[in-house]
Amino acid sequence: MNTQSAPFSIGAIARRVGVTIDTIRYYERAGLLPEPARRASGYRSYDAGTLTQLRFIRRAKTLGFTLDEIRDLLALSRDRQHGVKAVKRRAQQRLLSIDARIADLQRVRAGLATLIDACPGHGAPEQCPILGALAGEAEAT
Amino acid sequence: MNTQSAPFSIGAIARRVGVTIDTIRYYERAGLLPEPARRASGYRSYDAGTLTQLRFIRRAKTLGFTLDEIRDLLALSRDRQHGVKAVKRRAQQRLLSIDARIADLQRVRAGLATLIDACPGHGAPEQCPILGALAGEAEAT
DNA sequence: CTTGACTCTGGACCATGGTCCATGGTTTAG
DNA sequence: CTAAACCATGGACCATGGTCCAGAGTCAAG
Repeated sequence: MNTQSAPFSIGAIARRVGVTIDTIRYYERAGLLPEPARRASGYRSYDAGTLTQLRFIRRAKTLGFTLDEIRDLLALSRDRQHGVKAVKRRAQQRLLSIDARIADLQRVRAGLATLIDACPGHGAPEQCPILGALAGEAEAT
Repeated sequence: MNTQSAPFSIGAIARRVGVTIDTIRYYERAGLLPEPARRASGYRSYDAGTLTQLRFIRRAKTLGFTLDEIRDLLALSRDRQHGVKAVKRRAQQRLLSIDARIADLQRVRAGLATLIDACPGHGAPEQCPILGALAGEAEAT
Protein backbone atom coordinates (compact mmCIF):
# COMPACT_ATOMS: atom_id res chain seq x y z
CA MET A 1 0.00 0.00 0.00
CA ASN A 2 1.11 3.44 -0.89
CA THR A 3 0.01 5.65 1.95
CA GLN A 4 2.37 8.24 0.55
CA SER A 5 0.86 10.79 -1.77
CA ALA A 6 1.90 14.22 -2.84
CA PRO A 7 -0.21 16.89 -1.24
CA PHE A 8 -2.62 18.75 -3.46
CA SER A 9 -3.65 22.35 -3.35
CA ILE A 10 -7.34 23.09 -3.43
CA GLY A 11 -7.05 24.20 -7.01
CA ALA A 12 -5.32 20.98 -7.99
CA ILE A 13 -8.01 18.68 -6.63
CA ALA A 14 -10.69 20.95 -8.01
CA ARG A 15 -9.23 20.56 -11.49
CA ARG A 16 -8.81 16.82 -11.10
CA VAL A 17 -12.35 16.20 -9.94
CA GLY A 18 -13.97 18.80 -12.10
CA VAL A 19 -15.55 21.04 -9.51
CA THR A 20 -14.73 24.58 -8.49
CA ILE A 21 -12.67 25.65 -5.54
CA ASP A 22 -15.77 27.23 -4.11
CA THR A 23 -17.60 23.96 -4.22
CA ILE A 24 -14.85 22.23 -2.26
CA ARG A 25 -14.90 24.89 0.39
CA TYR A 26 -18.66 24.67 0.42
CA TYR A 27 -18.51 20.91 0.98
CA GLU A 28 -16.07 21.46 3.79
CA ARG A 29 -18.39 23.92 5.48
CA ALA A 30 -21.29 21.54 4.91
CA GLY A 31 -19.41 18.75 6.66
CA LEU A 32 -18.94 16.55 3.62
CA LEU A 33 -15.20 16.93 3.59
CA PRO A 34 -13.04 16.96 6.73
CA GLU A 35 -11.06 20.05 7.59
CA PRO A 36 -7.84 19.59 5.69
CA ALA A 37 -4.29 20.02 6.89
CA ARG A 38 -2.87 23.47 6.33
CA ARG A 39 0.47 24.64 5.11
CA ALA A 40 2.31 27.22 7.15
CA SER A 41 0.73 29.85 4.95
CA GLY A 42 -2.74 28.67 5.78
CA TYR A 43 -3.28 27.07 2.37
CA ARG A 44 -5.36 23.89 2.45
CA SER A 45 -3.34 20.76 1.81
CA TYR A 46 -5.12 17.65 0.55
CA ASP A 47 -4.07 14.09 -0.10
CA ALA A 48 -5.27 11.43 -2.53
CA GLY A 49 -7.91 10.31 -0.04
CA THR A 50 -9.71 13.57 -0.47
CA LEU A 51 -9.65 13.07 -4.19
CA THR A 52 -11.42 9.75 -3.71
CA GLN A 53 -13.89 11.18 -1.30
CA LEU A 54 -14.72 14.08 -3.54
CA ARG A 55 -15.33 11.72 -6.44
CA PHE A 56 -17.55 9.66 -4.16
CA ILE A 57 -19.61 12.74 -3.44
CA ARG A 58 -19.95 13.60 -7.11
CA ARG A 59 -20.98 10.09 -8.10
CA ALA A 60 -23.49 9.86 -5.30
CA LYS A 61 -24.95 13.13 -6.45
CA THR A 62 -25.47 11.82 -9.97
CA LEU A 63 -27.32 8.90 -8.37
CA GLY A 64 -29.68 11.43 -6.91
CA PHE A 65 -28.50 11.38 -3.31
CA THR A 66 -28.82 14.73 -1.57
CA LEU A 67 -25.83 16.19 0.25
CA ASP A 68 -27.50 15.22 3.51
CA GLU A 69 -27.72 11.62 2.40
CA ILE A 70 -24.18 11.66 1.13
CA ARG A 71 -22.91 12.91 4.47
CA ASP A 72 -24.68 9.93 5.94
CA LEU A 73 -23.19 7.49 3.45
CA LEU A 74 -19.73 8.81 4.13
CA ALA A 75 -20.19 8.26 7.84
CA LEU A 76 -21.39 4.72 7.20
CA SER A 77 -18.47 3.94 4.97
CA ARG A 78 -16.24 4.63 7.94
CA ASP A 79 -18.25 2.39 10.27
CA ARG A 80 -16.62 -1.02 10.16
CA GLN A 81 -19.27 -2.56 12.44
CA HIS A 82 -22.58 -1.69 10.80
CA GLY A 83 -21.48 0.24 7.78
CA VAL A 84 -22.10 -2.17 4.96
CA LYS A 85 -25.46 -3.29 6.26
CA ALA A 86 -26.64 0.27 6.70
CA VAL A 87 -25.24 1.36 3.36
CA LYS A 88 -27.16 -1.38 1.63
CA ARG A 89 -30.30 -0.33 3.46
CA ARG A 90 -29.83 3.30 2.42
CA ALA A 91 -29.28 2.25 -1.15
CA GLN A 92 -32.47 0.19 -1.04
CA GLN A 93 -34.39 3.14 0.31
CA ARG A 94 -32.98 5.30 -2.44
CA LEU A 95 -34.12 2.66 -4.93
CA LEU A 96 -37.64 2.74 -3.54
CA SER A 97 -37.83 6.49 -3.71
CA ILE A 98 -36.58 6.41 -7.29
CA ASP A 99 -39.28 3.86 -8.11
CA ALA A 100 -41.90 6.06 -6.51
CA ARG A 101 -40.71 9.06 -8.47
CA ILE A 102 -40.80 7.08 -11.71
CA ALA A 103 -44.34 5.86 -11.02
CA ASP A 104 -45.32 9.41 -10.24
CA LEU A 105 -43.93 10.71 -13.48
CA GLN A 106 -45.58 7.93 -15.42
CA ARG A 107 -48.95 8.88 -14.00
CA VAL A 108 -48.41 12.48 -14.95
CA ARG A 109 -47.20 11.46 -18.36
CA ALA A 110 -50.28 9.37 -19.05
CA GLY A 111 -52.57 12.21 -18.03
CA LEU A 112 -50.75 14.67 -20.21
CA ALA A 113 -50.62 12.30 -23.19
CA THR A 114 -54.37 11.80 -23.02
CA LEU A 115 -54.96 15.51 -23.07
CA ILE A 116 -52.59 16.04 -25.96
CA ASP A 117 -54.30 13.36 -28.01
CA ALA A 118 -57.65 15.00 -27.37
CA CYS A 119 -56.46 18.45 -28.37
CA PRO A 120 -57.10 19.41 -31.98
CA GLY A 121 -54.25 21.93 -31.91
CA HIS A 122 -56.35 24.78 -33.18
CA GLY A 123 -59.58 26.58 -32.47
CA ALA A 124 -60.84 28.46 -29.47
CA PRO A 125 -59.18 28.14 -26.11
CA GLU A 126 -62.54 27.05 -24.71
CA GLN A 127 -62.35 23.91 -26.82
CA CYS A 128 -58.86 22.94 -25.72
CA PRO A 129 -58.96 19.93 -23.43
CA ILE A 130 -55.54 20.78 -22.02
CA LEU A 131 -56.65 24.19 -20.86
CA GLY A 132 -59.95 22.72 -19.79
CA ALA A 133 -58.33 20.09 -17.64
CA LEU A 134 -56.00 22.60 -16.08
CA ALA A 135 -58.91 24.87 -15.29
CA GLY A 136 -60.64 21.98 -13.54
CA GLU A 137 -63.44 21.17 -15.95
CA ALA A 138 -62.65 17.51 -15.75
CA GLU A 139 -60.68 15.26 -13.50
CA ALA A 140 -57.83 13.93 -15.52
CA THR A 141 -56.12 11.91 -12.83
CA MET B 1 -73.99 32.47 -18.23
CA ASN B 2 -73.64 33.83 -14.80
CA THR B 3 -71.04 36.56 -14.98
CA GLN B 4 -72.26 37.56 -11.56
CA SER B 5 -70.34 36.15 -8.63
CA ALA B 6 -69.96 37.21 -5.09
CA PRO B 7 -66.56 38.72 -4.44
CA PHE B 8 -64.13 36.70 -2.36
CA SER B 9 -61.65 37.91 0.15
CA ILE B 10 -58.13 36.59 -0.17
CA GLY B 11 -58.71 34.34 2.82
CA ALA B 12 -61.85 32.90 1.25
CA ILE B 13 -60.21 31.85 -2.02
CA ALA B 14 -57.21 30.60 -0.12
CA ARG B 15 -59.43 28.26 1.88
CA ARG B 16 -61.36 27.15 -1.16
CA VAL B 17 -58.30 26.33 -3.21
CA GLY B 18 -56.22 25.01 -0.35
CA VAL B 19 -53.27 27.36 -0.44
CA THR B 20 -52.19 30.04 1.98
CA ILE B 21 -52.83 33.73 1.70
CA ASP B 22 -49.12 34.24 1.35
CA THR B 23 -49.01 31.94 -1.64
CA ILE B 24 -51.71 33.93 -3.40
CA ARG B 25 -49.90 37.18 -2.81
CA TYR B 26 -46.72 35.51 -3.96
CA TYR B 27 -48.39 34.39 -7.21
CA GLU B 28 -49.62 37.92 -7.72
CA ARG B 29 -46.16 39.33 -7.29
CA ALA B 30 -44.80 36.63 -9.60
CA GLY B 31 -47.25 37.64 -12.31
CA LEU B 32 -49.34 34.45 -12.20
CA LEU B 33 -52.42 36.21 -10.95
CA PRO B 34 -53.59 39.62 -12.15
CA GLU B 35 -53.74 42.47 -9.70
CA PRO B 36 -57.17 42.13 -8.18
CA ALA B 37 -59.82 44.78 -7.62
CA ARG B 38 -59.65 46.41 -4.23
CA ARG B 39 -62.27 47.38 -1.75
CA ALA B 40 -62.27 50.91 -0.42
CA SER B 41 -60.22 49.62 2.47
CA GLY B 42 -57.56 48.24 0.21
CA TYR B 43 -58.58 44.63 0.72
CA ARG B 44 -58.17 42.45 -2.35
CA SER B 45 -61.45 41.45 -3.93
CA TYR B 46 -61.57 38.35 -6.12
CA ASP B 47 -64.19 36.75 -8.30
CA ALA B 48 -64.88 33.19 -9.35
CA GLY B 49 -62.52 33.57 -12.29
CA THR B 50 -59.61 33.87 -9.93
CA LEU B 51 -60.72 30.69 -8.23
CA THR B 52 -60.54 28.91 -11.57
CA GLN B 53 -57.21 30.42 -12.42
CA LEU B 54 -55.73 29.51 -9.09
CA ARG B 55 -56.90 25.91 -9.48
CA PHE B 56 -55.34 25.93 -12.95
CA ILE B 57 -52.03 26.94 -11.44
CA ARG B 58 -52.20 24.22 -8.82
CA ARG B 59 -53.08 21.52 -11.31
CA ALA B 60 -50.36 22.59 -13.67
CA LYS B 61 -47.92 22.45 -10.81
CA THR B 62 -48.86 18.85 -10.04
CA LEU B 63 -48.17 18.12 -13.70
CA GLY B 64 -44.67 19.33 -13.11
CA PHE B 65 -44.87 22.69 -14.82
CA THR B 66 -42.73 25.36 -13.21
CA LEU B 67 -44.25 28.71 -12.33
CA ASP B 68 -42.46 30.19 -15.33
CA GLU B 69 -44.09 27.68 -17.63
CA ILE B 70 -47.46 28.21 -15.99
CA ARG B 71 -47.24 31.95 -16.53
CA ASP B 72 -46.67 31.11 -20.16
CA LEU B 73 -49.62 28.73 -20.34
CA LEU B 74 -51.90 31.31 -18.79
CA ALA B 75 -50.86 33.86 -21.37
CA LEU B 76 -51.50 31.35 -24.14
CA SER B 77 -54.91 30.48 -22.81
CA ARG B 78 -55.85 34.11 -23.34
CA ASP B 79 -54.52 34.18 -26.88
CA ARG B 80 -57.45 33.36 -29.16
CA GLN B 81 -55.28 33.43 -32.27
CA HIS B 82 -52.44 31.06 -31.53
CA GLY B 83 -53.28 29.89 -28.04
CA VAL B 84 -54.42 26.35 -28.58
CA LYS B 85 -51.69 25.49 -31.00
CA ALA B 86 -49.01 26.84 -28.72
CA VAL B 87 -50.52 25.22 -25.67
CA LYS B 88 -50.46 21.86 -27.39
CA ARG B 89 -46.86 22.43 -28.35
CA ARG B 90 -45.93 23.33 -24.78
CA ALA B 91 -47.70 20.25 -23.51
CA GLN B 92 -45.80 18.11 -25.99
CA GLN B 93 -42.52 19.63 -24.89
CA ARG B 94 -43.45 18.94 -21.30
CA LEU B 95 -44.21 15.35 -22.28
CA LEU B 96 -40.78 14.97 -23.85
CA SER B 97 -39.03 16.36 -20.81
CA ILE B 98 -41.01 14.00 -18.59
CA ASP B 99 -39.95 11.11 -20.79
CA ALA B 100 -36.35 12.21 -20.58
CA ARG B 101 -36.56 12.45 -16.82
CA ILE B 102 -38.09 8.97 -16.60
CA ALA B 103 -35.37 7.50 -18.78
CA ASP B 104 -32.80 9.23 -16.64
CA LEU B 105 -34.22 7.81 -13.46
CA GLN B 106 -34.44 4.36 -14.98
CA ARG B 107 -30.75 4.45 -15.82
CA VAL B 108 -29.92 5.46 -12.29
CA ARG B 109 -32.25 2.84 -10.92
CA ALA B 110 -30.61 0.09 -12.93
CA GLY B 111 -27.17 1.09 -11.76
CA LEU B 112 -28.22 1.20 -8.18
CA ALA B 113 -30.08 -2.12 -8.38
CA THR B 114 -26.99 -3.82 -9.77
CA LEU B 115 -24.90 -2.54 -6.91
CA ILE B 116 -27.46 -3.61 -4.31
CA ASP B 117 -27.62 -7.11 -5.75
CA ALA B 118 -23.88 -7.40 -5.56
CA CYS B 119 -23.69 -6.22 -1.97
CA PRO B 120 -23.61 -8.98 0.64
CA GLY B 121 -25.00 -6.61 3.26
CA HIS B 122 -22.28 -7.34 5.76
CA GLY B 123 -18.53 -7.47 6.06
CA ALA B 124 -15.89 -4.85 5.61
CA PRO B 125 -16.60 -1.56 3.87
CA GLU B 126 -13.80 -2.41 1.46
CA GLN B 127 -15.85 -5.32 0.16
CA CYS B 128 -19.00 -3.33 -0.39
CA PRO B 129 -19.63 -2.78 -4.10
CA ILE B 130 -21.88 0.17 -3.39
CA LEU B 131 -19.17 2.03 -1.58
CA GLY B 132 -16.68 0.81 -4.12
CA ALA B 133 -18.66 2.14 -7.02
CA LEU B 134 -19.20 5.45 -5.33
CA ALA B 135 -15.52 5.74 -4.66
CA GLY B 136 -14.86 5.16 -8.33
CA GLU B 137 -13.36 1.67 -8.33
CA ALA B 138 -15.56 0.62 -11.19
CA GLU B 139 -17.70 2.30 -13.76
CA ALA B 140 -21.27 1.30 -13.07
CA THR B 141 -22.98 3.25 -15.78
C1' DC C 1 -68.70 49.81 21.08
C1' DT C 2 -65.64 46.31 21.69
C1' DT C 3 -63.31 42.26 20.57
C1' DG C 4 -61.37 38.99 17.72
C1' DA C 5 -60.56 37.75 13.20
C1' DC C 6 -59.05 39.44 9.01
C1' DT C 7 -56.06 42.05 5.83
C1' DC C 8 -52.54 45.44 4.37
C1' DT C 9 -47.35 46.42 3.22
C1' DG C 10 -42.53 45.67 2.97
C1' DG C 11 -39.04 42.99 3.97
C1' DA C 12 -36.67 39.12 6.25
C1' DC C 13 -36.08 34.29 6.19
C1' DC C 14 -36.13 29.01 4.89
C1' DA C 15 -33.82 25.03 2.27
C1' DT C 16 -30.82 23.52 -1.59
C1' DG C 17 -26.47 23.71 -3.77
C1' DG C 18 -23.73 26.31 -4.79
C1' DT C 19 -21.28 31.02 -7.09
C1' DC C 20 -18.99 35.38 -6.77
C1' DC C 21 -16.65 39.19 -4.63
C1' DA C 22 -13.33 42.30 -2.24
C1' DT C 23 -9.29 42.61 0.12
C1' DG C 24 -5.08 40.96 1.18
C1' DG C 25 -1.39 37.40 1.76
C1' DT C 26 1.50 33.45 -0.81
C1' DT C 27 3.80 30.97 -4.30
C1' DT C 28 6.11 30.19 -8.45
C1' DA C 29 8.09 30.99 -13.02
C1' DG C 30 11.12 33.69 -15.60
C1' DC D 1 12.99 40.65 -8.05
C1' DT D 2 8.69 40.99 -10.08
C1' DA D 3 4.50 39.71 -12.07
C1' DA D 4 1.12 36.33 -12.63
C1' DA D 5 -1.34 32.96 -10.62
C1' DC D 6 -2.92 31.14 -6.58
C1' DC D 7 -5.24 30.98 -2.04
C1' DA D 8 -7.39 32.86 2.43
C1' DT D 9 -11.68 34.81 4.77
C1' DG D 10 -16.28 36.44 5.44
C1' DG D 11 -20.19 37.62 3.52
C1' DA D 12 -23.34 38.73 -0.29
C1' DC D 13 -25.94 36.80 -3.93
C1' DC D 14 -28.52 33.45 -7.35
C1' DA D 15 -32.91 30.66 -8.46
C1' DT D 16 -37.08 28.24 -6.77
C1' DG D 17 -41.30 28.44 -4.30
C1' DG D 18 -42.74 29.89 -1.01
C1' DT D 19 -43.35 31.20 4.62
C1' DC D 20 -43.35 34.34 8.41
C1' DC D 21 -43.31 38.68 10.75
C1' DA D 22 -44.21 43.40 12.68
C1' DG D 23 -46.99 47.17 12.86
C1' DA D 24 -51.09 49.13 11.48
C1' DG D 25 -55.69 49.40 9.58
C1' DT D 26 -60.51 46.98 8.76
C1' DC D 27 -64.49 44.10 9.32
C1' DA D 28 -68.19 41.42 11.54
C1' DA D 29 -70.56 39.51 15.53
C1' DG D 30 -72.53 40.29 19.89
